[in-house]
Amino acid sequence: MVTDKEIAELIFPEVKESIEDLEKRFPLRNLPNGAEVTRFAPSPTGFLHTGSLFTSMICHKVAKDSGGIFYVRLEDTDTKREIQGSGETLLKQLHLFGIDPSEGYLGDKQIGEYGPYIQSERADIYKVVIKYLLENGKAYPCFCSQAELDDIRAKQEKAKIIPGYYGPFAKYRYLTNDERKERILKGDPYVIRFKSSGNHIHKIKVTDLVHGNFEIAENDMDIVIYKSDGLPTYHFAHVVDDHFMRTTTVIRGEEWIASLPIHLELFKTLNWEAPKYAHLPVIMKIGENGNKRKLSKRLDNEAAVSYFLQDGYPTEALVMYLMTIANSNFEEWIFEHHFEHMEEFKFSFDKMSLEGALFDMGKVNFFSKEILSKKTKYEIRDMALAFSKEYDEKLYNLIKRDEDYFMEIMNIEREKENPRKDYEKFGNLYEAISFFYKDLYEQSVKENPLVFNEKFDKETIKEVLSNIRDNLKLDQDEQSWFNNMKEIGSSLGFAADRKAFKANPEAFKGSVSDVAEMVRIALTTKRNSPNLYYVMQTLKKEECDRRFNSVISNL
RNA sequence: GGCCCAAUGGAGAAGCGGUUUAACUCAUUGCCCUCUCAAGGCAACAUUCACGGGUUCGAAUCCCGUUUGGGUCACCA
Repeated sequence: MVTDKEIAELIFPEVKESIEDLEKRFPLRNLPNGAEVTRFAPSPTGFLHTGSLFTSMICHKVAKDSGGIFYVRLEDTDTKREIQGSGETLLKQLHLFGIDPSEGYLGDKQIGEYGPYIQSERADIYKVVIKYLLENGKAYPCFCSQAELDDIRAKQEKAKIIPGYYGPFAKYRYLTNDERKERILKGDPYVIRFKSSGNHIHKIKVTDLVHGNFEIAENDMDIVIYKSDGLPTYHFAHVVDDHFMRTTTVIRGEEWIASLPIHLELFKTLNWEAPKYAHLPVIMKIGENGNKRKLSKRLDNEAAVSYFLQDGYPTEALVMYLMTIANSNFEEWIFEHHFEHMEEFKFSFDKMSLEGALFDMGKVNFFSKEILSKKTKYEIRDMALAFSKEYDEKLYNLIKRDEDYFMEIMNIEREKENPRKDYEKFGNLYEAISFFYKDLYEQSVKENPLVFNEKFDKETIKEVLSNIRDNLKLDQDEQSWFNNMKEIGSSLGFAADRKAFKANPEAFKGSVSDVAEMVRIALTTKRNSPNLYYVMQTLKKEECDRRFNSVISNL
């Protein structure tokens, strides 16, 4: 009679190592008490998802706050869905958001004593553990074909019983070792399944850092742990990797709660202590049918982190927003700290909401404006350059014409108590500031003739603009300059302040606001612009005169 | 459908049996300030915490049921 050991030897003759050897190869980490080892384990199947950024941010934070270790492990066992190069991209994007692992897969290299950190390179490790399970009758080769599987499922669905490969339905679990040997030697394709000893009637108590304690049915599925392509499945790889990489807290999305019993049974069978678990709520969005659904990369721009990068959002803004979802007390904290040093905030799992939040772009915009308004002109220049170099050639060339001039523009009402907050991203900056540039102003006027208030005829506009031009003094302070404009307005029949005009509209042509609007349109082509005084200071007298003249002669 | 999780305004939420006529933030609306806008200031916006029942002198808070929403049931992670 063929023994379990012989089957194990038949399948993995090349495996000589034992679990004890692995335990020695990956010794317990020497870390201070309370230090957490966390990991972010993405699959290289595309660009970074906003939900993944959320998860990795929390993993990073938990490790950092506790003086522990945050590492990245590449879960590339699904070779069909793998996208070449996406692992590197993922790491680059994490870096842009301030998430830098100190260990593991770093994109271009791997660092650390617990590797390899790429699952496809860990085959020898998985095999040792699977061989052990095989030897001890805790796993078996399964020769079930897809057609057989479909058949089992169909029967189960018809009979309205729990679908899956378990108990009496796990037909290949009852094969004798002699039969197994025969089929293996014959070359029949097979996978290796875990032999569950659980029963779903039994409940197990689980503890989750976010959800607290709850009960869940024991696992009784004979899940696949080793695929026919020679790679492990997620469930098995998670247990093996997090054990040997000595992870203390597994932080992952809520969708994993349902498979927790599988993982726990695996840990128990292997006599390993399970890590702590934190299952994070998923970020949602209202779908077309009016119901909540998971943010989808296919349907929602904001699901891909690259969207925020391409649009020129400061990465801090997204991280700050994500922190408000992560911890309900963060918002109050960051207001108290004037939107600065968010890394000093102490994260805690019990301040996390259990329900998936709806992604709120408006709030991202809010944080973005706050953050940008607090930057110095130098920081703004550097950020704008970094963004435009990659995503906005027109803007990049514009800034590069004269960086000092660009900073002067961006510095209008910036470094003061209540700075202007009109920029939320760099993606539309070109449009917003182009009028400051002579040639772009001219081009704009040529393509879109200036639109003045219809209330005033051309002669009035000409009169106002020429008077302003003739009396334009930019060497005086703001108040004097404004008073000067009021006086000119008054002399031409415009009320010096809005109240006087409102009280007696018949007595005036308009108010000083109308005068300012004519000037603003003439100089900036827009109805709205930053403070006119500073705009004129930036443009300089000569250019203002030139624009006034050109507008007057073209009216 | 089974199992698990959840349920406070348009959104994020505080709240942990009685100082709750429900904090705070975003959004929205109005007013003020103002050369426009962005800001800033001041207001308004849940008579009530999905619904029903119970426990209690007292419930958003505890219990039960219902409903609704989400997750999950692969040789994907």
